[in-house]
Amino acid sequence: MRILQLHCDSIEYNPTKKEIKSAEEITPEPKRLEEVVVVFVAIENGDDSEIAQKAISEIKTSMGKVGCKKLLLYPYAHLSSNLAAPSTALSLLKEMESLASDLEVSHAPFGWTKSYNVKVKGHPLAESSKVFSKDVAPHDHGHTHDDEGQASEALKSESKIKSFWYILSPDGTMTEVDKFNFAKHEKLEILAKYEAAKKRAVDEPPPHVKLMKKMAIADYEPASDSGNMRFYPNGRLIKSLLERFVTDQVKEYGGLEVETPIMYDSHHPSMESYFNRFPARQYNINTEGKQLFLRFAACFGQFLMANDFQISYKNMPMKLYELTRYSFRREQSGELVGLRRLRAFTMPDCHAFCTDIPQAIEEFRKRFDLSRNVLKEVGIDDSDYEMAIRFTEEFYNENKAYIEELVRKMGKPVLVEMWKERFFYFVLKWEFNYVDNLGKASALSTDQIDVENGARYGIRYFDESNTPHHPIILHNSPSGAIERVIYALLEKAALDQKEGRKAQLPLWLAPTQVRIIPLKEEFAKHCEELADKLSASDIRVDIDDRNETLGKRIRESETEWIQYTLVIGEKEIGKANLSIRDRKTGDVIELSFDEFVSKIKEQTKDKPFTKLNLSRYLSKRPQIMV
RNA sequence: GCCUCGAUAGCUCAGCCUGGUAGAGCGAAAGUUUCGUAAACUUUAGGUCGUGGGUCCAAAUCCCACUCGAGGCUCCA
Repeated sequence: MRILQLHCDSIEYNPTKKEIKSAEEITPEPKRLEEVVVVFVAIENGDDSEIAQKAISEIKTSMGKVGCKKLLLYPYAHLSSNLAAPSTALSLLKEMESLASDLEVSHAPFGWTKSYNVKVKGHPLAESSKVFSKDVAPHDHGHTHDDEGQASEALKSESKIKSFWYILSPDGTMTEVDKFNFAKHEKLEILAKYEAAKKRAVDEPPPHVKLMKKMAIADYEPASDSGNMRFYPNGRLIKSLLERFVTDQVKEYGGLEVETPIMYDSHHPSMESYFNRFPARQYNINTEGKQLFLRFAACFGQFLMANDFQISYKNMPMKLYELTRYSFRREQSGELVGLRRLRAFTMPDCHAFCTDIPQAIEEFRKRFDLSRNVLKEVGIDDSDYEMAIRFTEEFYNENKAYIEELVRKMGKPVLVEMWKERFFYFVLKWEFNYVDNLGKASALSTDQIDVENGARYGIRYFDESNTPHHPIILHNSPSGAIERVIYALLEKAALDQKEGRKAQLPLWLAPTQVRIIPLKEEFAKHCEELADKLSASDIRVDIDDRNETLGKRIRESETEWIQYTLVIGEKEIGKANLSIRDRKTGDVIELSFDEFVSKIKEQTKDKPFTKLNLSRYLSKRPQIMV
């Protein structure tokens, strides 16, 4: 960081036009300040909070000497030829401004071309220039991000972190990744390469993107920011059923469902300290003098809430749960893909507040089972995902038996990442990674043991002797982002299609479970009565009353993945049994009404239900996607 | 965010290299047809060629910038 500091009688500046796209949103108007120290600042690559602090404290010292209490920070790119990214620069500039809030401080708009007029005082201390840089040279292990310019200490340390990769087998043997025989574990190999070697090679778009459009589930919304999707009626129905299912499961486990705000004050003390721990990749909103950010997880709300609870050791473990619609993360634009990686997503997030590590481990067990069960019931099997487990060396040495127990439960080898020292707030973390047919891995369920945030958020519980302690906090998402679950289901369906099987959603998630086709118009009434009866049993049924040939309507029922199709003609009118075309086999079977209903109920047992989310009559529906 | 590629009717795509009045299939509308388990027939409508600028007598076509998307890199609290 380079600064030029001038003690001035006055300065006038006038923003004329935006210089860069990411310029601050302001109403350009001329400003005049008197008796002020003007600091021209150029923020350079590698600058971070530490440097900002250092700079501002030097500025304050010299301002004390000249007895001036008014400070203007003036972004001035021309001082350096090695500038940081504008986003970094702006956030550091704002950080400096807030660090000087004991003075009368302001900053000239960032990213604007400005004209200015300055009158500098004539005393010896009035002018000075300084350069601030890190004392420590960056590590040279090949992962420094010097060309990016980072906003926080966290990202720097993250790049310094050194990982050791192993494969841990159910029998307890730990093998270095390079030496493991992946012959029977193809997907694990993909995950290991993906994570450890960071190797990927794909040259086609992900198949689920096509399906999400074709099945009228979801689509891009160009009028929003990238990674913010629109969900059509089918997508909303599927998503809402998944949301309800996960929520019901967590409640059964003992989670207390809450709802917390989606935006928070960046200057709240807990947030500030948390921010210093993580790269700034959030959406920011400035409003009426407040700097708000959109939440990127449910942690804040739940921790702030827990902070206000009176908690006894008898109440522990205490589980809070929220399904965030939405969480927001400003992922890099190049990383956004279909429903796999979004900037706005729906995330079940369950925190368990525990007294100590043994209790945390006990709870961790339950949540491991909960997560596996949720995925299984949702339609994602063990064979679809690979487990990764991450821990510090210290935690491993103290809890070896437990870690091996988890792997034994998983029943197949898992990828291990071990750190020499704890950098993140957690000491142990596992996640289930869905590996798609293009060889991309993405995390679904996850759980972590957090030993840091209890203190950060001032959460306390009282033990037997009425002494307060900070709890250990578990962070679990039993399913991962709901959008990502849909992605996984669609990728599975795409794989089925590719390998010649029929693609299908689980029946409880099917937008239409039963389709009725009247052979001629004269059977319309009969069809409607039948549809009424089925709906009364909580079955999503619709009627293809369009003037199309039977063959065509059957075909469309097929392409919409509808499992059961009932054709109603003369034969059916007179007879008690139904003729049911089962898409899985393509055969027509005969069942009584009750038999048919219980056949469906069997498959949708213990799953939530919601009503049809489109008009019952196909002739009344707009065409959303072809 | 960086590099590479792409954007033409509601959808899928041809036309672009080599500049000269915008094409197909599906879908939609109207009519005919009333059908037995994966695509009936006829007719009609439908396009600022992603947006903005440039070159040219003339731009969907060549050039530049931007937006959105895809792949890779980086990243994923």
